[in-house]
Amino acid sequence: MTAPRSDTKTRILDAAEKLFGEKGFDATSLRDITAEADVNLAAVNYHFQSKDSLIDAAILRRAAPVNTARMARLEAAGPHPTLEQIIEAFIGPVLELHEEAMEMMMTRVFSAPDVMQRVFRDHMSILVRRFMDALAVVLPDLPEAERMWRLQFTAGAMAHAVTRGRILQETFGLDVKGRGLMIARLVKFAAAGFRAPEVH
Amino acid sequence: MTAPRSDTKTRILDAAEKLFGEKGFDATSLRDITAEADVNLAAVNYHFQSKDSLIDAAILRRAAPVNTARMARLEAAGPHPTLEQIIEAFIGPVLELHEEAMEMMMTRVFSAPDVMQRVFRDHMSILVRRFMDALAVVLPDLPEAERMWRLQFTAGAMAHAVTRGRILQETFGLDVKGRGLMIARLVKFAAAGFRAPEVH
DNA sequence: CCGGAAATAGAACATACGTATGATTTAATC
DNA sequence: GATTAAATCATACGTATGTTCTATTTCCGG
Repeated sequence: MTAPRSDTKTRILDAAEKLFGEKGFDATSLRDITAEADVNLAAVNYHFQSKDSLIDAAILRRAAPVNTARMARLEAAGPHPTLEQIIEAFIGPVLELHEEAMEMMMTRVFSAPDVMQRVFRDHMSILVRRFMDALAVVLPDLPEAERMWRLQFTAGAMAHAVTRGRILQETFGLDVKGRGLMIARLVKFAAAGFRAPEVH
Repeated sequence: MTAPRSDTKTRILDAAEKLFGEKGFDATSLRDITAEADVNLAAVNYHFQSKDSLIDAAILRRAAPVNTARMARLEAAGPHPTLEQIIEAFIGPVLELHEEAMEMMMTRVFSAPDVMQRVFRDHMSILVRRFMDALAVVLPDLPEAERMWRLQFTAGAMAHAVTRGRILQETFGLDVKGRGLMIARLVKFAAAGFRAPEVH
């Protein structure tokens, strides 16, 4: 039943996640991964069927927990969350949990249109709907279209900070390590954007 | 054999742009490009030095006009542009020029970290500095770090709307065709975000 | 019309990759 | 302790890639 040295699978996933985050998917070879994990090359095709399946497995391991954490944080804010609390619940878990893993996952999803559409349909759609409802309570006068666009603007700003954080730091000297401060800045920025008068 | 063509360089660029947008940089081989362009394989390494240089050239051909248009629009706003005018100059040309080509090119650039780093270092740095200076005039009390973050948030929201517009439309029913309205919405959202009190 | 430079052609090279194979070792069950 | 299936290992295969090399062809000023 129990496999001998069954942590091989986990070690491969950990190494893959690390290297995918550092170098990207195409630039990371299975030999890089097996060397990092101190595991035989064939182990990847044994435990996972192919490199693509390994990538999907690496994504899947981090995808669900983050979205459940966003939901949970929104619930934890009580029955009448403020605009700032809603935004923080939306972006906080993404920026806090597994920085490198999140970066690689989002980059991968965003660069594969078909995968992204499936992820949006299966996981993001209900999440967005839940947050849209919460926003409607605190912003009753904002039309739905405007509300959706501003939520997407917020998501875009967040994704930019996450997936391009390293380059922003190197190019513009931004401090991406102070995660809490970055979240506070994004929350403040987005909250002001949400409260702007609607466009006619 | 075949008649000589002086437009070989342009044909390679056209084919490269098409295939890069469809399949990505890594997944597009030089043989794919030369087949699409109906050109000899060695022509790529003759006219361009390497595949990386070809990628840079393909990007530069589209990026440069857009960036000059952004600069020009900022200048056209006069010596004392408003915050809204600055933001509009920053995002307008990106959303207006070459919609399909821009969408695919930005998507690929953003999903290829090494390529993106080159682009940022070579072309975005001065643009950002110029807009940062303009922003400093209309927002004299905003610390530089905060100003830079908010500019990046704006860039992220814009990139999200451009590169994921199709999926946002299909998933959430957003109207991405009304380009002018979208720009107006983003300008209003970002302007309010810029004017938010600073984070302590 | 000619001669040298620029451009194109075909072919080969070296290499890195994902995957498959067959032998060997490990760990649990009897 | 033998059996057995899962897991690990070393190795090789086939392929695709970017690049380079050396002819050959085209272009254009004289």
